[in-house]
Amino acid sequence: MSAKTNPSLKAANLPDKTIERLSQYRRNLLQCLAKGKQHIFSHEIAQIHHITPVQVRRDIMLIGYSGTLRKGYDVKELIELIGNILDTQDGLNAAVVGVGNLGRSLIGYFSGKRSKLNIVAGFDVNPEKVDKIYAGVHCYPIDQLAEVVERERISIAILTVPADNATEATEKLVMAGIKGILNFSPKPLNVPPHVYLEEIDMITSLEKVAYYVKKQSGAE
Amino acid sequence: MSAKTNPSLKAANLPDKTIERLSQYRRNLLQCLAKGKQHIFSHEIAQIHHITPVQVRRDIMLIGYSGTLRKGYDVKELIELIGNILDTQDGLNAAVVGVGNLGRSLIGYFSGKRSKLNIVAGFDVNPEKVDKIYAGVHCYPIDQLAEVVERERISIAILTVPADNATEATEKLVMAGIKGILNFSPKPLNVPPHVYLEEIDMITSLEKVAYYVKKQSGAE
DNA sequence: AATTTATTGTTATATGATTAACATTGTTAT
DNA sequence: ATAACAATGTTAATCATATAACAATAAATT
Ligand SMILES: NC(=O)c1ccc[n+]([C@@H]2O[C@H](COP(=O)([O-])OP(=O)(O)OC[C@H]3O[C@@H](n4cnc5c(N)ncnc54)[C@H](O)[C@@H]3O)[C@@H](O)[C@H]2O)c1
Ligand SMILES: NC(=O)c1ccc[n+]([C@@H]2O[C@H](COP(=O)([O-])OP(=O)(O)OC[C@H]3O[C@@H](n4cnc5c(N)ncnc54)[C@H](O)[C@@H]3O)[C@@H](O)[C@H]2O)c1
Repeated sequence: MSAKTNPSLKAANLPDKTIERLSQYRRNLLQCLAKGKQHIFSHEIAQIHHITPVQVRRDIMLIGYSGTLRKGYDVKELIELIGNILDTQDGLNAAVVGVGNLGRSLIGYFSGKRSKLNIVAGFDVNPEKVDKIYAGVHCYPIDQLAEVVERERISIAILTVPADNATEATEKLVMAGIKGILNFSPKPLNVPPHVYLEEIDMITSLEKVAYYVKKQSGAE
Repeated sequence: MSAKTNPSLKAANLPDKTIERLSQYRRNLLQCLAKGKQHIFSHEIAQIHHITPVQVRRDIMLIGYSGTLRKGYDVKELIELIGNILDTQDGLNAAVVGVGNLGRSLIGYFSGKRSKLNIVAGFDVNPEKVDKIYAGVHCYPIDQLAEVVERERISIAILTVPADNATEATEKLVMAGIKGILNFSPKPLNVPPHVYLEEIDMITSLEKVAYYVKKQSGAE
């Protein structure tokens, strides 16, 4: 067994932040590869992401990969190994729940772009949206959630319903067997431990910017 | 000087995570108030956000507020105090840079909804978008950035241009005197230390969900 | 009045993440 | 050959955050 490509035991429990960075490294490594760059140093990766080279080497160490001294890391191999960690063999299917302004924007952005993560359905309560196609994605009535989730093997929900409907929608998602939720609504959600929940809270992010702007301007 | 409402020295350096939670507490406290609830216990706040009561009390301690024993915190006072920390007296103005699908969605969502944080302009390079109004917000040509930023006292930019244009757009924003950037593009940006940068990386968030779903399903 | 209880406020500890220090080792230069 | 160098890989220290422990106390109960 080659030490070079064996995440095995260690990779079993990677730090959360390392996972985030791996996703980001990969995006930029793909660009490097497209430009014909075959090897890359830790300090180059670090520069792209505005972090320290040590951080990069540590992350790479944790996934059980080794670079070559004086030559750096093999871009292609590294991309592949990150893929082994982040992706499943056959890819996962996702659905957008709440095909409103944000939901449609997300469908347009993600649909058909990635081989290992595909948006295969939308769901909405609004009859005007139901059974229409958005960027190639069929919008189903929410009543058919369980049925379509099973048929289309959907494991991830992107939740973009109004805050007031988020709790109710989440319950349905859990019941339907969804395994992970990316929540865009500004409502704290409660899910059982076997469902992974990730939140994107744009309001808080914006208020945070405002706070630091205020702070920096030394005011009040 | 009342100890009850004096963040003074301590509040000068609140932990980043506390800032995030304060923003979230406030949102839900406002709802409580709307429902007529005048006092609230730390464990109630905790329950809403799925965190521990200790965490809540610690955050509240850090901002220099005190509750009443056996009665909890005064909802209105707490909201006000959080406002003192997060908001500026006169509010801050923001602009959406890149009035595409996501940018328009954000304009529609935020514009006119908040008194202390207002989207007052959009900017784009596309002549078809320039000088149109989106949800009451005027879209200016990007060439007028510096001028409009000064005139409208814009200190925050919400960056929603394509990844390939993000670096260039950021330089313009910094030049124009923007103080904080909320970046939605999946491109690592470089800003001088006096500009605060907050990133929302939806791709990474989604890949993270996929990773944990994969992990939980015990696969591969 | 004394005791119990429910709650806050604070200090101390543990956990997690980053950064620093340093040990290792091919490669290049002398 | 030997020394210097430029990189990686790992262990140790620091820093940030969350949790646990507990001290304080007003209110309720006896
Ligand atoms: N639009 C933004 O840019 C933005 C920014 C920050 C946060 N958000 C949050 O994202 C969410 C969506 O925002 P939006 O602007 O797209 O709202 P929207 O009103 O445009 O869309 C919401 C959609 O959800 C559907 N819906 C309602 N209840 C449902 C249910 N139970 N099941 C399925 N579908 C249901 C509605 O019919 C509608 O199509 C909200 O929670 C909002 O707070 C949006
Ligand atoms: N749409 C989504 O849901 C989504 C999801 C994840 C990430 N993102 C990111 O958000 C950004 C915007 O996505 P989108 O789908 O809205 O793209 P879009 O193409 O719909 O909009 C981009 C807008 O930016 C304008 N633009 C280009 N260069 C500019 C410049 N230099 N200055 C000002 N304006 C400029 C374009 O004219 C266009 O109107 C992208 O970086 C994308 O990667 C979007």
